[in-house]
Amino acid sequence: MTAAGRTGISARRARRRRHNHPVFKPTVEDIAVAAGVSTATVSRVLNKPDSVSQFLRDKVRAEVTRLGYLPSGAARALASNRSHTAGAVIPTLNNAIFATAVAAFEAALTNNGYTMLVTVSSYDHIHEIAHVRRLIERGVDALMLVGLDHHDDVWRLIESSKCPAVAIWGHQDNPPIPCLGFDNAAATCGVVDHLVGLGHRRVGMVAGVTEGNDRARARRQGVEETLRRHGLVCTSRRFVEKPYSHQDGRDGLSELLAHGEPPTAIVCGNDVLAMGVMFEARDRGLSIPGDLSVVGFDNLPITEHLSPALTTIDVPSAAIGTATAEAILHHLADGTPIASRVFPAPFLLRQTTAAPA
Amino acid sequence: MTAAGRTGISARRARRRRHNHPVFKPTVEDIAVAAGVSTATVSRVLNKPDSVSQFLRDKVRAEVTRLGYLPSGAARALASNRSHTAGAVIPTLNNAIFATAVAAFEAALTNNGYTMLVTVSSYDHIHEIAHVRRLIERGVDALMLVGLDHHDDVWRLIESSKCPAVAIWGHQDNPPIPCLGFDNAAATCGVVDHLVGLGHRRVGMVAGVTEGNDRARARRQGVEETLRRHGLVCTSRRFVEKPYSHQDGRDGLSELLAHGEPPTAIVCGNDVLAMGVMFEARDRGLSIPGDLSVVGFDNLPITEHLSPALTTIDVPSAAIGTATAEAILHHLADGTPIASRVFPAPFLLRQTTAAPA
DNA sequence: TTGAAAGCGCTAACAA
DNA sequence: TTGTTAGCGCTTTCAA
Repeated sequence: MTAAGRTGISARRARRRRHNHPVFKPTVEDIAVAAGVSTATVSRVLNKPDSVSQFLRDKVRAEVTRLGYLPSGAARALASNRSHTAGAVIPTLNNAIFATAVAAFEAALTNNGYTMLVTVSSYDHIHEIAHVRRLIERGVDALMLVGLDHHDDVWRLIESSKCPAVAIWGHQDNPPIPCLGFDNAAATCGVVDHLVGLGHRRVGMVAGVTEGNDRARARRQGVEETLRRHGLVCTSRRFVEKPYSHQDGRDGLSELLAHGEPPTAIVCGNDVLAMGVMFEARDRGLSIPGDLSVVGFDNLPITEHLSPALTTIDVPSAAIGTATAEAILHHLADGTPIASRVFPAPFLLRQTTAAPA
Repeated sequence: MTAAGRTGISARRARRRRHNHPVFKPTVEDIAVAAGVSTATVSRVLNKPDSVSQFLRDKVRAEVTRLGYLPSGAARALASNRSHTAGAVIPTLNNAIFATAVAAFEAALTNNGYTMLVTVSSYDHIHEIAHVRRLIERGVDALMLVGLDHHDDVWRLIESSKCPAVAIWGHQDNPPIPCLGFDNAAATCGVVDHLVGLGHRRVGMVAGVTEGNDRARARRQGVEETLRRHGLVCTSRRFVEKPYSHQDGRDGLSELLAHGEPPTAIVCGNDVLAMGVMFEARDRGLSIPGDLSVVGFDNLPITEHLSPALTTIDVPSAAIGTATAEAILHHLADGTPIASRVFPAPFLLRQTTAAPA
């Protein structure tokens, strides 16, 4: 170590000591001085300990704990161009199924030294642009989005920043970014096949809002196409779209029932809407599945406890969250490309469907 | 601008262009050169636009959009010692009530230019230490924790980093850090008063796990103390503690019913356990509230739709999340101290309680 | 109002 | 294996 170097360091520390007296936060330099090594060695002990001799490693580590050293993520990120954070942009946290996916995503990240930044888009494509921009500015090493319906600016931002991004929940051939999800359309397709097989000819749907939501759209299309394939009526009055609340489900049923020739079976865009339908049916004295068959989507934990237990589609939310994190982590570790993946979303036959009366 | 300065800048840009060819990410320097101003001016336009002349401001802004400039959060944070991020450490995201609070917290942060980092502690105090450390390393400007039960190391970390922290959900006199929550004990206290007023003498509880969880503990203590105050039996066999699932609620009821002189009313640590109790009662042919009174805690959206509708405590989760973010934001903006606050958690009398048979 | 320049704390070539 | 040193991209005095 040169005399100049030493002087520089002392000067710095002295200054810091004087200025920031209230909080003394040791830096690599402080550790280096205390352990009698260079800052490079301290950095090595922190990042690739195997490249440092046992002796110095222990010495440095001792000083790290003695001084309560905490590396500065900002400095680290700036110097290494890696923040060890990943971002998630989700439509809402008030949907248990997304919360579960996010939780699984976070768990896998945390286990690997990464931290998750999350922002909620509220299904608003315009706001989402700002969210994505902000996450990229924050330097996230990767991004998780929901679905493939996004504003052009979002794609541009991802493209120009070269930030690895993956879309979850959906499925599509040749997606612009890797996709880890399931086939929403195929799922509701199977539901309708089941219903028709039971003898239903008048099938309705309380769908989620499909505008700007490719998952909801796919679920609705699955129902429509299958109905047509079976040669059944598929008019718009058999379809209502509703946001995400139990009351919306109730309203949905009320509207469907308002027309002549009401449906004998109702496919729902998600379990919350399905439960709303069940509640409304109950209050109207309609028995399920006797008077009305109902099918949900998501397999929320509560649905199996309902009476009758809700027939639904099991969405592998935790598996998707975990797999997404792992794919990202691999990619970041050694460049492994992130591969799209289609998860099974099995039909769970329970007690809310039966042959029409 | 000196010739030396210009040369330095050109040299840098040229180097960057050559090296990172695949991704060209403009920096303040690029903007400065393009707009014919200094980097200081670019920085000013970005951070305190009013201190720059209209002319230069427009010029810089034009270049910013033209070149698609995104500031580097890491560099910003390193230079300014402010990351414009806040951290949240929560026990779980799979509890709708926490998810709601986190969502509200995030919304308020995002509206003010901040980004949220979240980690899930899984109710593990040891893991929580690492999570808090990591968030502080990431440079969060503030921290939100749940409750006041934390490992000493967590307090030490907060203390030595001087990172502003606030605890939510609980309530305590002279807390070590500001507390935005409600009186958990007072709430269950009111519940027991109600039940006793109805004539119940044998009151049981399916509590959440109280170990390391001050909220669950307060709720249990509220029940125990009130029972004693009324001179009623309060033995341990009237209390079971369970994790957070419907099945746990079912198991809780089964255990309570297994003893002679089973309770005629059951107070639950949360709505999920309460619903589990209701499901189990239904399957056993017990009518609610005829044979058994049940009270929950949280006021999950679904509870009002159940039949009978669940009597519960309304937890102001969104209000807490929002208020916490706002308090933090104020503090960060102008040093306003963060004040503890007790929110009302009103008793919601619905249909699951009645006089004992 | 604007610019020059010194860092913020760390990593990563490059040298030794 | 270890040290030297030049930045990473920005903010922020200090001068002008």
